[in-house]
Amino acid sequence: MKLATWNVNSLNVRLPHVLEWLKTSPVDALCLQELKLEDAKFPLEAIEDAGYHAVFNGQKTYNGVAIISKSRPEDVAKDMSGYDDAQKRVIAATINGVRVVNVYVVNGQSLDSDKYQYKMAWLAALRGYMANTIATYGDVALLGDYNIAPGDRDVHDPKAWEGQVLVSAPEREHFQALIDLGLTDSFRQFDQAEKSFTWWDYRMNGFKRNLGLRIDHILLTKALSARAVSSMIDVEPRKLERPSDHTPVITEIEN
DNA sequence: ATGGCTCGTGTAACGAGA
Repeated sequence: MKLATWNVNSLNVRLPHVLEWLKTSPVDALCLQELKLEDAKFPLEAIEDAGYHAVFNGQKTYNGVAIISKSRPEDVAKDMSGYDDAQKRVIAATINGVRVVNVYVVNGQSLDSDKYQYKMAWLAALRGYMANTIATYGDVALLGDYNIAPGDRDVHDPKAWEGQVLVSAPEREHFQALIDLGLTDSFRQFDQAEKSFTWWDYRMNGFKRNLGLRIDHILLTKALSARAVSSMIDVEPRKLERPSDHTPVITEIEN
């Protein structure tokens, strides 16, 4: 099965890109982040007309996550149970026997921001939520926009970014804490080109100059990672008119 | 130089993103 994640930065604007991408890159589950629309405005018909199911957890203007899947999603859960959060950043469902967890991790803005404190607390909650999820379901895939570049090779200019939000040591420790639950960064299971990124700033011709970060990830529990056969970043959607600033990541798992 | 684009809101200019 193929699992993918894509921060679309407004599903209103990006719906044509998503539908076109699904045609050329059919996947079993596509996790979307930053829908920026409330559930009543989710384009369910268009996605169903394309032959997919969708479950979603949206809010107006900010955040919002969805799972689009070929087979019917089972046991859908929104938000992290036990963690009170007004922001819609989590949705999970079981698809073909795999527990798919889709997260839009807090950005954090800057290390001296209240939002960074929120990010730290949120990531601590995610660790607990994932520990429970793994204990309950076994085979778990954690996909999403983590807003963390795990290592310096995931940053176009590590010196320029040193200590900044998205790369700071406390954020990387939170990423490692997820790995320590028994998860594997599926992208790094395979040989990859140097300077492989999933996000580029809209400004300063960031994409053309490949001034990017790898902050979107697909983590797999051990048995799933043992079945992974490929993982890749698809930069093509970033070349379109009015692209998202993020681009999809896909991991394939053999049955 | 703390900007640079893009989005939603709402119909000007600002907050947020990363």
